[in-house]
Amino acid sequence: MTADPHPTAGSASHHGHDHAHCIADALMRADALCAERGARLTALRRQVLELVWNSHKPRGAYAILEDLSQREGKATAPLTVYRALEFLVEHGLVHRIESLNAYIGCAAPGAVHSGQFLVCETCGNAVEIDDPRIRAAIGTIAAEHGFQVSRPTVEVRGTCTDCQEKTP
Amino acid sequence: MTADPHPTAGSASHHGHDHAHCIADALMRADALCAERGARLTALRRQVLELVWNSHKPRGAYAILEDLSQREGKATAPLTVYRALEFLVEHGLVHRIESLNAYIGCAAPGAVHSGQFLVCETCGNAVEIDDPRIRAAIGTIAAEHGFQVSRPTVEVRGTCTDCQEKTP
DNA sequence: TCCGGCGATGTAATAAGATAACGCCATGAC
DNA sequence: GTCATGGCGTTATCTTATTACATCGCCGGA
Ligand SMILES: [Zn+2]
Ligand SMILES: [Zn+2]
Ligand SMILES: [Zn+2]
Ligand SMILES: [Zn+2]
Repeated sequence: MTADPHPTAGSASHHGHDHAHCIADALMRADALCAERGARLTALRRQVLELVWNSHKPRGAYAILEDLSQREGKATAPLTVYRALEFLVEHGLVHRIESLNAYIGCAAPGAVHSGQFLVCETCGNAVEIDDPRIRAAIGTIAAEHGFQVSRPTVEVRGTCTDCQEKTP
Repeated sequence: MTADPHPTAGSASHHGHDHAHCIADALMRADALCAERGARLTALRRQVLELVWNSHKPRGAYAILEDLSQREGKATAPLTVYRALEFLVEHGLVHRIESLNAYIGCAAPGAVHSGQFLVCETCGNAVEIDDPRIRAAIGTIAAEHGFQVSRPTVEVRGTCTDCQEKTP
């Protein structure tokens, strides 16, 4: 299961896909998931999730904060956003990209996966993948070291197809 | 080549290995490497490298800064440390652990490798590995996506052998 | 030798990211 | 109604990282 919902690998909004659909879909899945788990996807958290999904690029907490403040028409405190993000990450609706200090919507919430990303250094898009080979390799080597894995992080920086074509 | 120089996997200073040797060795290799490349391993940079190697735990830039200030007997600016770290990272003498905002000495400088780590959430030790299967898996999936890799990041959080034994 | 260039370092200020401490209020169980 | 819980607001503070500008020292060319 490669979790990329976009047929054109590495693509994003500039490819003119129906991103409104991406957002609506993400929100719907979140509603369903939280209902199923008895988790409270409050208005605020839902709002933050929607803002995270504003693009397929990882977004910083303070960028989200700005959006939120603007949308609410009043200044919001950083903590508000961080708390919402914490909830969303805990429930697997959002991933944190460690190497960017940024957050991105999960492409396959609910499914068991470990969060692996191809992050383009040029356009900023990040594609979530979930390659069983990588997972397996990490599991194997961890076992060899007697290491008990709790959270694997794979973030591959580089250049996506589109950006390679633009700068050959 | 699993780059762990310590026979007891995941070990560190508390195992009583000769850490002075680790440091001396790291500095020697750094000298050699920089000489070979015509890079200037200045006194300051060498000092910072030594401080990074103070343990096998990743260390924050400001922790290193404190050590440096103390050793120099005068306050040092953050930028001083960040510049030195930038140099060391560029030359592969030090790795940055993204998920910790911290820095750790490279176990195999000079050799081509991608920096993969097993990071214990309990004791803070980080063991550098360089598993060809992980590298290969990342290479394969990147190719499948037409993605050109520049810097793969693999940071596996979890619990090391020692810490598992202590808390069964 | 003197000069100009360049890379390394010093200094100060500030940006960006994240958390701590405290309290109020809505919800729901009893 | 009462109480406990969890979510949210407010304020202050902390950690991490960078920007802007000045200075120093080394080295090659005039
Ligand atoms: Zn989309
Ligand atoms: Zn995901
Ligand atoms: Zn290394
Ligand atoms: Zn440990």
